Amino acid sequence: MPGQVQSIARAAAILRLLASSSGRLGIGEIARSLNLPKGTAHGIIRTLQDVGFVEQDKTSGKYQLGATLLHLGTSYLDVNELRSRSINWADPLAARSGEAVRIGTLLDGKVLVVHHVFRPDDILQTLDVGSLLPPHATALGKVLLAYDVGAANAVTQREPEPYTRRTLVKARALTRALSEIRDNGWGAEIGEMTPGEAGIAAPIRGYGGLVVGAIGLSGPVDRTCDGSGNPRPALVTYVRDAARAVSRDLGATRW
Amino acid sequence: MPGQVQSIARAAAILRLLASSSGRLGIGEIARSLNLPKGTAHGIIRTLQDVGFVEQDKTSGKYQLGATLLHLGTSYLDVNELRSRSINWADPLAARSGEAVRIGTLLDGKVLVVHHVFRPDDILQTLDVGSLLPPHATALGKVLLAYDVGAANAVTQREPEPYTRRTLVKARALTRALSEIRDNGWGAEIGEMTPGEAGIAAPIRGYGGLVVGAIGLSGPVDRTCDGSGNPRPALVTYVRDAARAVSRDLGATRW
DNA sequence: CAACAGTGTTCGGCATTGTCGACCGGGGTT
DNA sequence: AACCCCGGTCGACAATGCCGAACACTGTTG
Repeated sequence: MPGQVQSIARAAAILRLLASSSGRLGIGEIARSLNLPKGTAHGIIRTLQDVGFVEQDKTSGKYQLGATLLHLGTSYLDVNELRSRSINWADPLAARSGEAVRIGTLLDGKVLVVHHVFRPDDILQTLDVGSLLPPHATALGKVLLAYDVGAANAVTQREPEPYTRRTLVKARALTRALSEIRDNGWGAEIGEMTPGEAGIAAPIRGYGGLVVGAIGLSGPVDRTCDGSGNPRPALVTYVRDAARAVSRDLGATRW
Repeated sequence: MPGQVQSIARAAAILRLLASSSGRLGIGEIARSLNLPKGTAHGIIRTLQDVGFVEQDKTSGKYQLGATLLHLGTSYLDVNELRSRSINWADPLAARSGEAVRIGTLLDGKVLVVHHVFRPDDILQTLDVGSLLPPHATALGKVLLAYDVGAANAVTQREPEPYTRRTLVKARALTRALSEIRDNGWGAEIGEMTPGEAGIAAPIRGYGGLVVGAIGLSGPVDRTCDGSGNPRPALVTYVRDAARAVSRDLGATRW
């Protein structure tokens, strides 16, 4: 594959940088971070500003992401197969289980949330479509890792961040959990991200049987798990049924 | 202001094109639409693909927007002043009024929705943060146009699309409505976008008193309007109060 | 079955293009 | 008032990416 277009790659790097470091950035900081001459960085940013991908704060002169990106990002949702197919099944799952439902896919080794249905009884929740979740501490993430050896290796390579006392950080514990998920066909997370919260997820397969995403629910431990601390079998069945239904919609015939 | 970086501007045009024509596009179609040689378009798209801004459908070879854009887009929301300041006031407004609340700003002469609170009693609504609404047929849009002469002129220039029988399409009717909004300090829309639905909105002012956005609610006519077909005064007050509160948060002292 | 009309992709020469570093102008701070 | 850092500008040089033709492939058509 021949080389990339330099300026576009640089522009993308700038956008990524602006996204990661939340808040505004000056042109000097940007140029320094990416080892670019100030003039060059300025030229790129000027263009990005003209097309609306970045905006400049009048008073401080610093730059931030632009509104056009928001529109482009949500336009992606309209096209996304995984999301459009799964919407029809996410609502019933949320209704049957009474918990919040999320659908995610792997992006750069993290979990990108492409759909989110609020828990039916509570409307004051923040929508996190578009946000990135840690793969090792969420049910969605562990399921996705279980079927993507490359990403799994990348995560186990260096010890991931512990969120709670129960977060799996050791490579052995994690690989073991992933293997278990492959055997069962579903995965769970209990208090590994937030104490008292648990999640259950199952893989979504696309055409050819390849895992392209995961669907799962999450809620308080005392509602999602039974007395012995295991995920409620009924909820597991709901989740697996939903995953299977979406997979069928996506054309995963061999299943 | 010196010229733009050609390749970046072209890349942005491609992304815009992919966003507007929902669905996948072949490289030939893209090149033709933008009057680019096929080879050039391919080079740009290849790099866009490398950075994750576009994805290629393996079977058909066609291109679509990529997942990275979704993340960038939502990252924008975290930075956006208007949104972060208004969230605290949108929820109470939705609770007090019992209707769905949206906050929008002008982007390319259309209304970009930056925040959306569902109607409290109904959870099965589609979230439309990031989508673009027609400016001439929504309460949010008309308020924004009322305080942006440039955008208003652009809209009245050529007759906009009529959605219902009540949609204002004539330039005279529209400019008159905008002038009325300026006099009142708030605006409404009754069945101009969807029959039986109405909306009420008020401008949000930023630092220096400049209008930077609008906040409004929308719901069925029989709930949002009184017997004589006018917006319920109580709801109008709620909306204006919310708009004022957000404006104060944004630093619009002179108010 | 072969010619065709599409597709996405590659390649190399030419010159357009964007990069680069030094140079402005202005706000803060010291 | 000297300084430092900011964002922005300019122009010369050459590296860069553009361009058009050629390629490999698929599905369709005569």
